[in-house]
Amino acid sequence: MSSLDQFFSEQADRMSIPDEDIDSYVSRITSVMRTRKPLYSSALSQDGSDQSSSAPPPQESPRKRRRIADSDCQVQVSGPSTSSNSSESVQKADASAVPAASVKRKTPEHNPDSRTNKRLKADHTEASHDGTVHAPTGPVKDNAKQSRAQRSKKVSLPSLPQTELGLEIKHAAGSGDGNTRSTVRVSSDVAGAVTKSTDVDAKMVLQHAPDGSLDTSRPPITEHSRKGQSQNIKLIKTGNSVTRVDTSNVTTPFNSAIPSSSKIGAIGPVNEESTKKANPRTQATTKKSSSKKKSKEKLLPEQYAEKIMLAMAEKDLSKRKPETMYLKDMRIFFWGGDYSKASESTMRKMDILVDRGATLLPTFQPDQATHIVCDHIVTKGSLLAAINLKSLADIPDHIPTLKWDWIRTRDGKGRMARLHDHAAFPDRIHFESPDGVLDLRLGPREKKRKAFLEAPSKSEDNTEHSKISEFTEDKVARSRIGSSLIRPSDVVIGKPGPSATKESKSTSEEDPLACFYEQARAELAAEGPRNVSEYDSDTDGEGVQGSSSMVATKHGGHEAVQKRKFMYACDRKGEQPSNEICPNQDVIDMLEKLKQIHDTKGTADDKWRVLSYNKAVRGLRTYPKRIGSVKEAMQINGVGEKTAQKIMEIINTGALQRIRYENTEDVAVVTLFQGIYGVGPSVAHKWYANGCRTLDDLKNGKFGIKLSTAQRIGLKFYDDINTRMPRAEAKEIFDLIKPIALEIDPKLFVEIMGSYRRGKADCGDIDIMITRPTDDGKTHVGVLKKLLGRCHERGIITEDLNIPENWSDLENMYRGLCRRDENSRRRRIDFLTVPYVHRGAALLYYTGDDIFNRSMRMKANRMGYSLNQKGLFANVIRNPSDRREKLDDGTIIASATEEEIFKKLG
DNA sequence: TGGCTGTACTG
DNA sequence: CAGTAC
DNA sequence: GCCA
Repeated sequence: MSSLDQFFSEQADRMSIPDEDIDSYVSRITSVMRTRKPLYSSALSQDGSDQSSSAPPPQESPRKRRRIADSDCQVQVSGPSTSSNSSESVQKADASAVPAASVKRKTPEHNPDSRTNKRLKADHTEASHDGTVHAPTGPVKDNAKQSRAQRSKKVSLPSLPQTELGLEIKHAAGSGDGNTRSTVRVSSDVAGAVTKSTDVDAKMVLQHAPDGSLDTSRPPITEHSRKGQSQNIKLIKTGNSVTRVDTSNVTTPFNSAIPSSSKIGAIGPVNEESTKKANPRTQATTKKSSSKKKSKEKLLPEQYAEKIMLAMAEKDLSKRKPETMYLKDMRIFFWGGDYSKASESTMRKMDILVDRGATLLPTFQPDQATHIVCDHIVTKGSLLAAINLKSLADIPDHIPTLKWDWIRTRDGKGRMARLHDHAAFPDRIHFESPDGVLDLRLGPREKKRKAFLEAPSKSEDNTEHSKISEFTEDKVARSRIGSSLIRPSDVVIGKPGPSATKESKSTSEEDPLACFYEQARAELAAEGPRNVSEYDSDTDGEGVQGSSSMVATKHGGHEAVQKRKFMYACDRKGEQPSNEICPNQDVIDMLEKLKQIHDTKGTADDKWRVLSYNKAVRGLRTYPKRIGSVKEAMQINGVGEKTAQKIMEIINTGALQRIRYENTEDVAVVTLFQGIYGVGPSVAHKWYANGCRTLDDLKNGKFGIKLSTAQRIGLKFYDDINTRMPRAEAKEIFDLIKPIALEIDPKLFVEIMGSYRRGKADCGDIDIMITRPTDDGKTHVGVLKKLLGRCHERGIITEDLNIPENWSDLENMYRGLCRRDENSRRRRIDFLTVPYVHRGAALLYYTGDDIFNRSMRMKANRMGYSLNQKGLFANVIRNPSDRREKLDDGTIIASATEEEIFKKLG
């Protein structure tokens, strides 16, 4: 128990932390802890970064003017000719620039092309200071053939990571109904204290072994059914402590492609023995972790929660200022997404909750909890597993599910932000009514479904559309992020007032365009080439609009105005096709997770697997009933034998062994890193192999990590970028920008695309297309640059991620960050300029979604056409040996309007 | 067994 | 050119 | 991993 004592004294220190900014607290602590133990923690919020700069990343020298922001992310869009006024944007040179010695510049002639003048290159630290920086990562990727060949002789896996957990949970097999119960025991004195201090149900008992770890035995693999009602303590996942598992299918871990000498500090699936000697750092790590085995570090999240609640109970709270205890009346279940052991991040966050006076519930108990707070990397499925419920709708209505950042929202007066702005999941959002009572606007699925089916129809097949919309959930969740793992949406549906119940039906009913897309998409998804004559009837409404007649005047021309209004009719109609209704939701969640695991591997093979899983999931979503057999599963479009078997495993056992096995630290960390804009599998793995585990590692340039400019920004605004915005905010920002554009040239054609145009209730980014009729001989050339300059001046656009190659092209592409106002989050924004004649194809393409695009293009191909964002081409001659090589671009047959293209494609 | 959308920017 | 993003 |  001496470790406990130690813990208490440390805890006392923590508790005396002044009521400072929570994130800097987390950041500070984490970075301190970091030196002791290379555990990963989840993202730190952007504002916490600045203090912990023990080793600041290499900074470019101040005299170098950069287009892309320095660490302060203030940007100059300036070109010599325009927007010189934008140079007033502050560009703080970071005084803490790295010692010059460690910075070597790339020789300019290395990149002699025209871009040299425009793009100021980031300095490259060819850092050789510890030799790790540029360690080649080995054959990260083979060509397809080779890897295919390798695939057949499956590389044997590194030995499974032994659980380092000092404790596991003792499961008592439940009765034959499939219920499994687990009990955690604690020595009685502790249990008593816990109960006393936390009101935790006394049924919970933990049993500590003498060294502080817990007595364990393996649970039966059969796993929990989720039916279990909650009188007892919930099951506890034992994470990656895995027993033998069928590994025949397991993809070779990515880092097996990395020379072992560079597997610095790899803790996960790497065989420790083999690397122990390789490198002093590894040795240190190994030693540390083994010496820690005994100490308090290896705790389940809930055990940590208990500990700190215990510690808290012993503290004299009377001297605490009450206003620092602003969570006082809350009984919070916090879920950090870590099953096996509490990560640094989780522990720190739990500390904060307790420190602020919350009662932290070690396990979720519906009758106890007042709030559920999720770390932002948490998926719906993960939370549901943690609280042992089947669906979000099973959570009692009075308990809001919130994102961690809600905790930080206390203002000067101690008021917290509104719950609905920080909902952890888009399908479960609480609004507070004036009397302070929680109001779950997005009610249980039953309600939704009803509203759905009873919705009055505008056209005879409207019901059909509704159904479609319900299923065609935008597949936005970038696969690499793994739909929700890092991307809990922050959604506000509609207006809190009148539209409480109807969000799911609006698009189909009232936005023909969205309807059109849904229909087209669903159809393409379902059948590929098939008679699509409905398109015509459906398109009629706006199909009349021809390119020639569309003369843009000051306000876009008469017809254009009509069309605008027409399309904007979808404004404010929050629409989120609910995918909750699917009877196979649990299967989908699992497959998504598996997909995400493959996505972190980053090999070509896995890339295609990801594609397949996407297709399978899409098929599953539209499948109306619970799947009963492998055969049945295989009927579903996109589901083959392998997936079908997995589906049945999920249905029968509630889990996938594959996931248990592969869900290791590297997956979690790589997933975390891949959430950074500009970081894909390759870079993420490189960093992991170099020893990075947390975002702070990256921020501080540990392990010789260098960030590209875009990555630096992506890291700084990690949370913002990975949070979707309410539809209304997208509109507000667009309404801010459009007038600025028209100010520059009133004849511009400015359109918002992307998920907004598709009628989504929440948007991941804002896509704006700019073009201009050429009938008076002028074009939109130069507009984008001017526009960006003005947006920068007004603080709408705050950072540039990448800028067009050539401002004088008719076709330009810009990516950056913007915000509605000073108090808003950063949002991703894209601008695209296209030749006027291509606007239809461009609109089509950028309105997406990607599934839709793929199908469209595939269809075009089959019909002998070629479709891209410029238009639909006929007579494309392709190289017979390599179909991708076009020998002849063919003739453009459609491009100006979407309808034109649709008609040609049938 | 080969293909799986097609393009642009970064470094 | 590889990697990333859309 | 699925499909033609």
